[in-house]
Amino acid sequence: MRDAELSNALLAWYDTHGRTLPWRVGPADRAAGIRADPYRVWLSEIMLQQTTVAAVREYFRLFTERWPSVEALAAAEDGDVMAAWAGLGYYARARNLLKCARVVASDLGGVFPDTVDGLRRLPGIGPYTAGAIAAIAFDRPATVVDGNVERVMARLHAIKSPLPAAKSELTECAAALTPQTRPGDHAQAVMDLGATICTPRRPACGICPWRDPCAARAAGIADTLPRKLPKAAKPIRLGIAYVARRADGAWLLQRRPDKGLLGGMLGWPGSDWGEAPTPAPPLDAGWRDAGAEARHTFTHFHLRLRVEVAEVPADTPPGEGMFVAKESFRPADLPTVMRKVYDIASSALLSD
DNA sequence: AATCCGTGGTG
DNA sequence: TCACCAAGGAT
Repeated sequence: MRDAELSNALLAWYDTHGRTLPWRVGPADRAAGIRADPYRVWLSEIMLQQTTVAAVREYFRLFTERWPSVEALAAAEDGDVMAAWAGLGYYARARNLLKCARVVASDLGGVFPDTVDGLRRLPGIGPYTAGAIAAIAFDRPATVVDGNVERVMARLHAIKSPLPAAKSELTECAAALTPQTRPGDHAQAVMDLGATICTPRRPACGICPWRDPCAARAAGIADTLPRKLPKAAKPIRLGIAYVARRADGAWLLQRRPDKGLLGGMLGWPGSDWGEAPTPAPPLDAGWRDAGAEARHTFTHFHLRLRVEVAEVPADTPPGEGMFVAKESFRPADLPTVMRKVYDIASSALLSD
């Protein structure tokens, strides 16, 4: 089957079976020539980096409700955006989201670039996201390669060499398939195929629009592709978190530095995280063990945090941190590991 | 080029 | 319980 036929078959499938998503334009509007809002496409694509649709849905709804335009987002307070992003992970995305919004609002008149090269220059926008926005929002014939596309291409052509080395070959396959007509729908169609039919485990080959031309299906190896190099084992790191509650109910928190793990997010003061962490209480107090440890797994290590708690007088100075008033403190504003620490600490403090 | 950076679901 | 995985980018 020629590339053009493959693309046509996929588009026909997409017109019937493509997913309805909050940041997408539906088939009826699409037929009427209505295009997606570049701001919403950009926002969704940033949120979807290494993140599932299910996890993104509610965040996308909250963000677009609170900040309906790139100008509104650009005018937001850093802390508000970081708090709104809390729980979604990869917090550099949120920092770059704000940077990008401010560049677009201030330097580009609130208008997103409509080319891959223009988009690629913006913070937080790499090869995938630039192609996705160019294709989806502006119908540019960009080649879009994400994890779904890699998997679909590896199976369609039965490419057995493992990722990440196979990336360039998979990109060439995807480029050859990209049509000049409806490239935005094509890009979304390949990703939908990967998300709903050509899934990592137990692909539904029987109902796939590409079941006949698929080389991996013919060879009976679809569910073994793409091959990937084994990943390094995750080491275990230890640490201590300190949760101080002032007599008036305020909590002692710190803003983490912009660089590195959980950069820019709120967190509890604590020790370093390693094999033998050095205790580092943020202030003198009657610290006591909360009786449970917070366990959390990051991308490249497991963490076990011992939790220590203290009740401190109303006139306690905040030291390196800041006391956040009871009324303005929301556990949901914290990254997940810090929220786990809060859950343990609060039950220990309240059970006295 | 290899490493760093989150999280929640899944089998 | 645990390894693997999901719409990557920055350095």
